[in-house]
Amino acid sequence: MFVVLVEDDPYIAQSIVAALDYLNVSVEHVDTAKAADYFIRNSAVDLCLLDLGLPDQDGLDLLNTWRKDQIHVPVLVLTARNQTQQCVDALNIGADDYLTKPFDLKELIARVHALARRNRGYSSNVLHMGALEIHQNTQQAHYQGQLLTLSRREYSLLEVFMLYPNQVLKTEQLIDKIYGYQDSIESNALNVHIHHLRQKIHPDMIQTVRGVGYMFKVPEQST
Amino acid sequence: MFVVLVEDDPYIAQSIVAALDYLNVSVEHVDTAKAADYFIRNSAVDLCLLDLGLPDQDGLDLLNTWRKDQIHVPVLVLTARNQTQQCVDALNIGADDYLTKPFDLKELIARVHALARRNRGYSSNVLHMGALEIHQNTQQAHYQGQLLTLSRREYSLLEVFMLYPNQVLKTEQLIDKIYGYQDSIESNALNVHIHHLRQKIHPDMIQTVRGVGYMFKVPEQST
DNA sequence: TGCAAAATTAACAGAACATTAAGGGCTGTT
DNA sequence: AACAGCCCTTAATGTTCTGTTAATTTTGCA
Repeated sequence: MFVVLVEDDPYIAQSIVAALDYLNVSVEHVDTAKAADYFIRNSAVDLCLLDLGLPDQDGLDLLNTWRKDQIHVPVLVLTARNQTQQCVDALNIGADDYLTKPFDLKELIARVHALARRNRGYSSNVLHMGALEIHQNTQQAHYQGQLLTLSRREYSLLEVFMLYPNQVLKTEQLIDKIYGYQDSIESNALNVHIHHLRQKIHPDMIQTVRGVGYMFKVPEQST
Repeated sequence: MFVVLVEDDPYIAQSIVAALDYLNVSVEHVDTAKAADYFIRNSAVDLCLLDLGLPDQDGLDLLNTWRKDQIHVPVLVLTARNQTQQCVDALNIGADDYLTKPFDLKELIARVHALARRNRGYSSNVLHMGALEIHQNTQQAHYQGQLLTLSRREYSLLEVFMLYPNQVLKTEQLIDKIYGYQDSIESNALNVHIHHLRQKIHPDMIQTVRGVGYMFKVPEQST
């Protein structure tokens, strides 16, 4: 998990970073709204811990901008005590939760976990392609509304194809995507999986490009 | 709506007050059983959020006294984690719902809404699903009219499934929901509970999604 | 036609899940 | 306080499903 901590008080920041390190969560600590904005827009951030009192911009403004730009990173707002109105505003703008300082680190950790899990679980990562549809978070695929029973490898293969449709994928590229860069296979396992996948979806969707690899092609008419 | 919040931890109290303010609910925050008792007996209270760990009296005693005195204010109990028995006791005494700390504010808000609605005469917290029916306030389940004898864990598992039917729930999500996101288990306890639950309801209702988790599925015809 | 690449098929090994049984803790009762 | 009973967890074992391999057949191209 990758967390961006936006906090200008170095002592508070340090203790939060330590707590998250302890959880083996990668943390990027920034102390300005500008830097925070950069990370949110350019990295795969799973969670943002946002202090509202920043030197260069109001945290609520920043959050507002993100939500307007359709950036739905889960945000946990950190506020000073007795700033109830701020909390309410934050929730209105689209924060997912908040904590008031000084807070218990255990509480923070619990909330971080909760938000991370929640987001991983429920965000709908659905890809469509003709009559095909895959749910990335649950690793399920539907063809013409019917649930396909795909094994793990078959699913990853289909996922790669759906991510790069209508283009030729080299054999080694496919292997890299499915097995990771370290594992390797000594056989024609890929061919076998291709074969199984073809049996489960329409066979013509996967075209073989002799000497190179495969291409995933979707019939024109549908969306 | 007028809510009495009985909570001695000032930080927790503050965030709840803020959350309820956000709903335009009037909140009276007290931190002792004595003060809570005063408000309940002398004001038109619509809902009581009751923390069980109070300095001057056990929350359960307090609740018990109210119910004996025919005071039927809806009570939502707030307990510390891992105090499941407390929750069960509270429900037995006559609490209407409970939440374990630390809880998600959105969840709190949802429950407050639900209780407010219920008190106005609308839906009780009974969930139906085909021939299955669970009563969230008594933690009882019926299948085809027959009362099922489910243990605590079996019930929670079934409740989670009924709250999220027809969708894949990952193993870790299930564990989170059943154990809270702090506890962890080192074994296949979840599998065992799944197995027991399957024996008590129709086995096909719980489908395993290999490598991911489980899905609760209800036969087509019913709703 | 011959060769290389891919498809097909079947078998084995290992992983994931199901099942079962035993031990310990908690609850309620006597 | 001791006992009994239930429930939860753990761990060992059984079963089913998957992934890889390799042997064999088919296809495409020179």
